[in-house]
Amino acid sequence: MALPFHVTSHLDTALRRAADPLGLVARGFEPEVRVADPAHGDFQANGALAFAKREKQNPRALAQQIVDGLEPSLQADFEITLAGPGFINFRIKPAALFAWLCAYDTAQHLQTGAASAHAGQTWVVDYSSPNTAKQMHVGHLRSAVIGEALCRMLTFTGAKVIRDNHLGDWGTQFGKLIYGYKRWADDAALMSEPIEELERLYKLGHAATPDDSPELDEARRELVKLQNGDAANVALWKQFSEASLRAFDEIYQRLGIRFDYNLGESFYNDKVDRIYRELAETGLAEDSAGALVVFHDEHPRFSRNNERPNPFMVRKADGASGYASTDLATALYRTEHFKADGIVVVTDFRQTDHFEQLFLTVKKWFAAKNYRLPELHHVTFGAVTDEAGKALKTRDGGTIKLKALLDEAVERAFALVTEKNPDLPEAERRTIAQTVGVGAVQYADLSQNRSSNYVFSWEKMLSFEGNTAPYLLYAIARIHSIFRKAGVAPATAASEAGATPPETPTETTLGRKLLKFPDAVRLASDTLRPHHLSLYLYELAGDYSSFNSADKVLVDDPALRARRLLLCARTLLVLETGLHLLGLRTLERM
RNA sequence: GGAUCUGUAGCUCAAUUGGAUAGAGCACUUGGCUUCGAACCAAGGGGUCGGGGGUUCGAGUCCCUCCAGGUCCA
Repeated sequence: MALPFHVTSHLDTALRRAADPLGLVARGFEPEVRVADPAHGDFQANGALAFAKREKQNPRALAQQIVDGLEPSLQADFEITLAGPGFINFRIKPAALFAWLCAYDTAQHLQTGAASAHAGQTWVVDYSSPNTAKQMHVGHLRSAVIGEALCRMLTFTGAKVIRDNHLGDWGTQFGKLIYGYKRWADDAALMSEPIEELERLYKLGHAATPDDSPELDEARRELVKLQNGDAANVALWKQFSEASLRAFDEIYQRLGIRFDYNLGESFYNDKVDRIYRELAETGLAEDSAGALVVFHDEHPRFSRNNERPNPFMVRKADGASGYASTDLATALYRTEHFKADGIVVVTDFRQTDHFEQLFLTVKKWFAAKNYRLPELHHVTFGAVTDEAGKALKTRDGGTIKLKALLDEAVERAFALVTEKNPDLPEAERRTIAQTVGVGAVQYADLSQNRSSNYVFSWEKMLSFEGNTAPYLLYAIARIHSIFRKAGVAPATAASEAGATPPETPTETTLGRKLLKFPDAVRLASDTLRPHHLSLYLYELAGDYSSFNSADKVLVDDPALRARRLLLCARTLLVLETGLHLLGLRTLERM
């Protein structure tokens, strides 16, 4: 009988059961089971230390008492030892590890094991969200890549995920754009390179409408016409949005992203009146010099008593709606229409204050109206800067376009695959280059803690050595190569007759690493930080590479061969599943 | 000015959220392909975790205070 998929949960339950008769659970004992340094064991429980400290007991003696109360079956599966001031270490025994490796043998079984975390829940993930009529640049990469990884991890852990691209498709910039369009539009360019042309027209429109000029008044009139539903301007605006979406989709396809909805700011344009009404009616919002604002007095930063008040501005004094009102309407729509249990918004850290105020307001408003409140998460990430810590610019002053970055990555990958494997047909080398190049760019983002600022360098984004996508893809390609040579499909190695528990040091290290996949997924999805999964996969690929060098798989001894093929099959399964969770594609040959 | 985030090896980053001897990659030095793919593996040097103080069995992580930088709000 194999251990459960989540071994840490299993140990947690067992430790609680042992601690309960001692009266510890009633007094707040938490086992605190974690993945351990392999030198100490596979898992460790630290809970006795914190508890003994609170209760002024001897931690080591307490840990011993708990261990004495553990069920005998646990002793059969693990070597259990005490260490230091009261750590309880668990080292899995070979037979138990083998049974676990045999049991979780397909992507479906892995997902079933992982799906308890968000089972039955609906999550709306708001990510990418570029402004229409502008090209995406490298700054837009993080939201798209991190958001997609989160979507896949949430799906894997049981949630129904709704991908919503909250486009910046409404605002004052359209006045200047229409102004420029009506004077200088180049229809041919609009057909062939629509976003580049729209950017050109916006720049011309902006330059031609300086402050306090009659030209600016004209641009404002264009905006008002659009907002009032003028047929010609609305048609133009639609044309701009559709052209933008088509261009975005090219990028999204390369990144493996497909949105379920593109509900941009314009979609909520007619939904803000209800927000004004309900916030006023519940007494949350108040009039302040003609504007409608919400204070949060319990937070010094957002209190009316702040020296410089910083209220949540729901409606400006001139009557215009801003991000606050559309974002409130968005939260309501996602709750009512999508029945969201969780909402995740992925943006850079500069919007922290805005979302803190937004969520505070939503919580009070929903409570007052008795609306069900979903979990609200603002997933932030650091800025993309150059080596000097400044916002990223290329030499000519423009930002690096996302399209150009991906093209460059693919080009370099093509050169490399051509150098390494000149005999592969060109078409296949092109396909490989797409996967390797784009994967390297995605992985460069996903392998780093999203909170840190992102120092952009071509060298780093396009590095193919070390903790990079190509390293992981290479491990996968080598495993596929072994199965090709063995003449069996990886899936059939699941039931490879005659396989036995891992024996050599490299086999054992690899097998024990595989056991921690559930913890890596859980940690990454609980914290909404994909880099925890990236790091795990990198370490797993490293353990595989060591095993691959030390232990030959295709040997004559059938038992040895079966044992190692089983490890290859499981490593392949976890690496492919894990990389797909991060949003990367994988290869059988590279 | 207020708020907020960041500071770890020469460089780029980790550290399971208070746990055991702070780990990787790049770069550098050395060794390994007649053996399943060397885009690899094995080994080595490199650290006052920005400075100082505090909390405790235990601090890169928490609290205070300086220093440097990013960002937001006027």
